Parts: sequence; structure tokens; C-alpha cells
Amino acid sequence: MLEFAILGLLQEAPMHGYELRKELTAKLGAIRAAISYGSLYPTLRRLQAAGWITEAAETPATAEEVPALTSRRGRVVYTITAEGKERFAQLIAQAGPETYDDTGFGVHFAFFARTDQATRLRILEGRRRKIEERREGLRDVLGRAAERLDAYTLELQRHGLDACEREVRWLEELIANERSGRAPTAPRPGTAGGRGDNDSPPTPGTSRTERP
Amino acid sequence: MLEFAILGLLQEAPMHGYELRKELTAKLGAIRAAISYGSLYPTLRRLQAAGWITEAAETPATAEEVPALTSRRGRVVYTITAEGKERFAQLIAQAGPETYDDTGFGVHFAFFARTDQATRLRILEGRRRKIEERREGLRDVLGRAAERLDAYTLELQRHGLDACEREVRWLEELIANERSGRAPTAPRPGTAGGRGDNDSPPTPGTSRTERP
DNA sequence: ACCGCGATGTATCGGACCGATACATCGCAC
DNA sequence: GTGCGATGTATCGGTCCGATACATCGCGGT
Repeated sequence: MLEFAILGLLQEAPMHGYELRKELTAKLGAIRAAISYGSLYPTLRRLQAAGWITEAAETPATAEEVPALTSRRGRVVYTITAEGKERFAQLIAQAGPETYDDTGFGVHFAFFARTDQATRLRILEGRRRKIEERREGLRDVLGRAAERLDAYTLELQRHGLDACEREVRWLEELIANERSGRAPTAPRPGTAGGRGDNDSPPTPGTSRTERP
Repeated sequence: MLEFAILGLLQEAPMHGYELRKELTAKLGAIRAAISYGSLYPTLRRLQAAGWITEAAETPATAEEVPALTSRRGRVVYTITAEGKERFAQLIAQAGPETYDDTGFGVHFAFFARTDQATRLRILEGRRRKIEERREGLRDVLGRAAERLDAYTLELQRHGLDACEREVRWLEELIANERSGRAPTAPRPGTAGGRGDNDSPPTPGTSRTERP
């Protein structure tokens, strides 16, 4: 998962670790907390060993002579390689079942702008199926095993069921939009500020601002 | 987390691993998938080493003579010890920041029936604070950094923001109920079947059916 | 002039948890 | 009689997290 996200982000620009974490947090803030350095740095090491990225110490040429004493451990900038881009594409293509769990789906969705429409559709439908299964499981528990569980546990299931139904509806909407070739965000009279435009529709060609 | 859940479940009845997993899945189905045996068995081993639980092979007395050849590896039944119950109470009491992340909160909530009201309130408020922070973070991104992100990422944030707002409202409701000493489930004209009662309100004494 | 303190920045270590895998028994349907 | 799904115990490699350590920079307070 982290591998995928890093590869995806580094395609936008080379970055050093700290920056990478910040961008990652901004992009994935909706689905998970902040990424830990205890995962980030080892993963970066791993990616480099595999040849997907290269790391370069940031030293601006001049004054290479006296690096001893207070060596000013410079920032390490990571850049994706051609093989790395290939790897990313490959990871997108083979969207298996692990792509449909909460984190996996979220991360893949965050990089939908780099995913072709067919794969997007496949992932959205896989996710929907998975959530529908979870929903059925919760309904079962709430229906059949309700008397075995205490009121708090039941309330938790109810809340979870609600979230499932909501997400299914959300996914339906996205799938419908996807099929009709539109950008994901239909202009809803929504929660936040009034501006309703979205820049750079991922599939150019059929992008019309929905206005009858 | 797993330690907490196991200790909580085993207080209801002794169980063997497979059963434990099933109960765990039923109880926590709303917040996480199924628990893995790769976590379950090592954790059980750890709990036993610490003395919180005891394991006993299931062999019904008679025919102890010929266990060799097709030894019929019996089920191993785990029972919580007095120290285990103490440990569970201690884990409830020290509800730290890790209690407020998604999984941690969910697991603790699932065992609210074994938690005193003051702690319940503390956990609910801690969780609310945490979700409010996440919500503010998402609003920031959607407000300030919107033009830096593609339409899909924005849609993801929007969905996450929605979930946050919804959860905060849910928590508010629970907190209000908790403060007034009621059971968690107010009789809502809800989704599933019509029965609106809940058995065994966790704090007896002030339990009144809400009817002005 | 000095100090603290928060942001920036890189890094490791132990531990929790997962997914895949292996192996064995039981009951039932075909 | 045989395959097959549910029941049941268990390990292994690997991913990721939380705590911790350490170092620099700039800014505001005193």
C-alpha cells in the first residue's frame, strides 16, 4: 500500500521524506491518519533496493571540501525511475481483492487520476460488492443475533450498517458518473463553499459541465 | 487491541480459538474485517504466558491410555483468570490517545457494557475531539489546497468529511444519552424491524423509557 | 544576548497484526 | 465411497506503527 502511494506521489515531483509524508497525509487524510516514519523510511529503502526510485543527497555542488565536523546531514531527495513508473502501472493493473478493503481502496481511489477508466470501474464495483457483503453481514447480526448482544454493541453495528449503506450509495453515484464519462464531482448544493467547478477532468473529451 | 478484545470476550464464557474468532467477528464486524489467526494464536500464547488466561486441552477424562497414532488434536479451551479480569479493568481505566483512533475506539465501544459511565463519557468525548480535528483538517484541505488536488482526491476528501460530520453527530447523541443516564439506543423510527426495546440497560437505576 | 520551542528533517527498534499456507477431522450430500 | 465445506490449530514472512533518538533552523520572548 505504502509502496503504491509513494510511487504515485513521486510521479508528480521528486521529494524528500518529510515532504512525502506531508503530501501523503494531505492526499490520504480522509482514509487514514498520518503515515509513520517507521514505515516510510524502510519502504523508501526497499523501493530503492528494487530500483523503483533513486535517492540523491542534497548538496549544491560547491564546498565539497570540508564535510567533516557538523556534517549537516542534508535532505535526501527521492526520484522515481522509469522502472518505478512501470511498477506503478503494473500495481494498478492487477487490482486484486486486497484493493477492496478500506485502506487499499482509499489509496487506489486517491490515484484514480492516474488510472484508466476501465480499471476505475472495476475497482469501484469490487469495492461496492465488498461493502454490500459487509452490509449483509451486519444486517444478519442485527436481525438474528440481536438478543445475544448488548445495547452498545448493537448501536455500533447500527452505525456501521448506516455507514455501509451510505458508502454503497456513494459508490453507485461514482459508478454511474464513471459510465457516463463524466468527472467524479457532480455539482451538488453541498456542504462547503459555493464554488462548484472542478479542474482537469481525468478523461478528456466528454467533459461537459452538467447544466441542462 | 486484540488483547483487550480477547480478555473482554472470555469474560462471557470460556472458548476455543475458532469460536473466539467467530464471536470477535460478530462483535466487531462493524469496525474491522475478520481477525487473522496469524494474530489470534500468538496473542493467545502471549496472554497465557502473562497469566491472564489459561489453556486446557479438551479431553473428556476416559481413554487416556492410547493417544499415539492419529492423536486427535483436541480443541484448546481458553479461560480467563482473576488476573486477566484485573488486567482488563486496568486496560479500560487507562484509556489513552490510542483509544481514540478508529479501531481502538471501536473495540472499546464494543465493550462499553463492561465499562463504567465516567470512562464511557471520557472515551466518547476523546473520540469526538479526535474526529473534530480530522474534520478540520479535511476542511482545510478542501478549502485551501483544493486547486492542488485532482477531482478524485477531492471527492475522497469530501466523502471523508461527510463521514466525520456524521460521526460527530452520532457521538453527540451518545454523549447526551450517556449524561442523562439512558441506555444508548433511543427509540428511533429506524431501519430494521419495529421492536424498539433494548434489554439490560448498563447503568440500572435511572433507566426510564423516554416518554414525556 | 540568550534561551526555549515548534517546525523541519533523517533514522532505528520492538512489537502488533495480516495473508498465505499447511495440516487434520467431521458430517453430509452426491 | 468420495469429495467438499465447515471446523479446528498452528507457523512464517512481511508490512506497518509508536516510541524514541538526534540534529538544524528561525522566531519570539526576556
